[in-house]
Amino acid sequence: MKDNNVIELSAIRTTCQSCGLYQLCLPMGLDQGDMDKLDKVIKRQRKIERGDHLYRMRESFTTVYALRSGSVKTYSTIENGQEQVTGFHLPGELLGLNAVSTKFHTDSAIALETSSVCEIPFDRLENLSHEIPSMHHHLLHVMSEEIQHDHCQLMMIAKMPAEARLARFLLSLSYHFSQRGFSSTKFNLSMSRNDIANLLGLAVETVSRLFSHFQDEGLLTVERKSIEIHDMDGLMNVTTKCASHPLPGKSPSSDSLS
Amino acid sequence: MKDNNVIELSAIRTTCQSCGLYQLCLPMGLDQGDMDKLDKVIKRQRKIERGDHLYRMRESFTTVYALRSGSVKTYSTIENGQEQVTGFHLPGELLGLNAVSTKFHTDSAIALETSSVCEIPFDRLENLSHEIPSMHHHLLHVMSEEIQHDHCQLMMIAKMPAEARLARFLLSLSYHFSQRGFSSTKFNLSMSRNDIANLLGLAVETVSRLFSHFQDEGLLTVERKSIEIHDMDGLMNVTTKCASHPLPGKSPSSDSLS
DNA sequence: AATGCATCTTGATCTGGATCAAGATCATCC
DNA sequence: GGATGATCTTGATCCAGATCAAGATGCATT
Repeated sequence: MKDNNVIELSAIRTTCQSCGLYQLCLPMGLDQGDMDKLDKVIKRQRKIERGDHLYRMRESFTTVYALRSGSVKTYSTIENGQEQVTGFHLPGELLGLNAVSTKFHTDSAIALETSSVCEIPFDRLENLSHEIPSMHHHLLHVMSEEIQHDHCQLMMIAKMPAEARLARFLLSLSYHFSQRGFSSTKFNLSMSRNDIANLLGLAVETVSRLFSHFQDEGLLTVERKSIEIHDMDGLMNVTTKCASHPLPGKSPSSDSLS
Repeated sequence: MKDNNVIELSAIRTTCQSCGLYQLCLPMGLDQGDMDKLDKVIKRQRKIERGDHLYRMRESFTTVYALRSGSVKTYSTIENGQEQVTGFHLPGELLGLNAVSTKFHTDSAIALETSSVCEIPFDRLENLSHEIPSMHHHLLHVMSEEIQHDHCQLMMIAKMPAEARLARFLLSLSYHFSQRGFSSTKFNLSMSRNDIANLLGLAVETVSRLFSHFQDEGLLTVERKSIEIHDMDGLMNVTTKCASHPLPGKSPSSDSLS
């Protein structure tokens, strides 16, 4: 990291190619010429503050958003006002595509912290992907990933006990941070306990208790939003001790696992 | 059209256009010329028996399947051998697309009864969709629907009590049958209680008890695989009694059963 | 028709995690 | 700084639904 101000200013009119995320993001795998075409369509760097919505459920779908920095929560609200959190999103992710079939959004996206996004009008993106086969493929790719992710989530909620869900959630976060060049062991949670509980199909109290419990076990240190993982393998063990061996007293944490 | 045999034989080499499902299936919204192109790519009417797999988890992804008749269960198996049912599928649905990102299947698809499918090599389908913009759009459409469906499923398992889940499942089945020209009140379940329980994140015993309970309440009659719904509104009340969610109401948007 | 096996039902118990309750900690605003 | 309200933690209870157990029913196979 060099000097923040200089980088941010120049980035505004910069190309996808110069964006640190381009390997994770929409232009993944595009050649120079195609990337230029994409660059012409993208509206770069809209800044959004914590609590701002990228889009809301039922709004008409016109734009997809590439998250550039910060983090975003997607959720849908049910008739009775309850909300279901469907995911947390980190830089490089594409948001909004799941509205293709309905033409209006079926979920809402809200910034969890100050963030920035690139906006891509969907009709132009579609036109572009008629010219650029790999772009077309990439859109399918992104959606396919989301489906697979949702299936994991489903399995998790349907079959895994609370502690395994939270452990898995933390490991997933850790992985995604490391993928983006951040520490995999020390990071901040931008979402509330409530949001985590909601995503995992648990009560807030349960999440809170589990954090304390993990800390007592020496797996991690948690203080408010800040997490430091001390025993990655131990956490992994927690995720796999679903319905496997029925061992009443839990084994003395740090040991085994390859 | 004179005699049944003749019709069936001719159907084998018939076009998408003559297929009763074409409005639900891949060629949805294509014009004559484009449909002809599609027809050239499709391998029609492969017959599969109950218990046959369309594809298995980890197999390489080459083909998408359009279900023509019968019904199919998709599921993935977890490390410890447990299985998670991700959906039941009826004629007109497209299967396998979620493997685009990995290039190998992350779930398995197995016939619940004698069924038939049309096979479409994915690379040819992709090429075709470079020529046919609306085909490209349709693929995105189908995947977007699946994501929306999965989000509903998530919400259901995370937030709704057991009886609401089963009621919603039955109503969804009913809706999808009626959409395909079958009775919405009297139908057969091609899947086992176990599969239903698995999809809904419940124990078999719970599903069994709920069926009995619904019957005692006069909402429906159930005998083994056969269901007759007597009080559709009553069933809907069950789904809204606790946590509520919009049912597959008007547009033929959300496909795939919940 | 008898055998064996899988699926389904029903009842009796047990428990993971929800809910209720009460503080503690933090953030914001005056 | 002090007040107010949100968020988070911890403890005590409760219950929906899992698990355990035992039949009942159906269905292949011989």
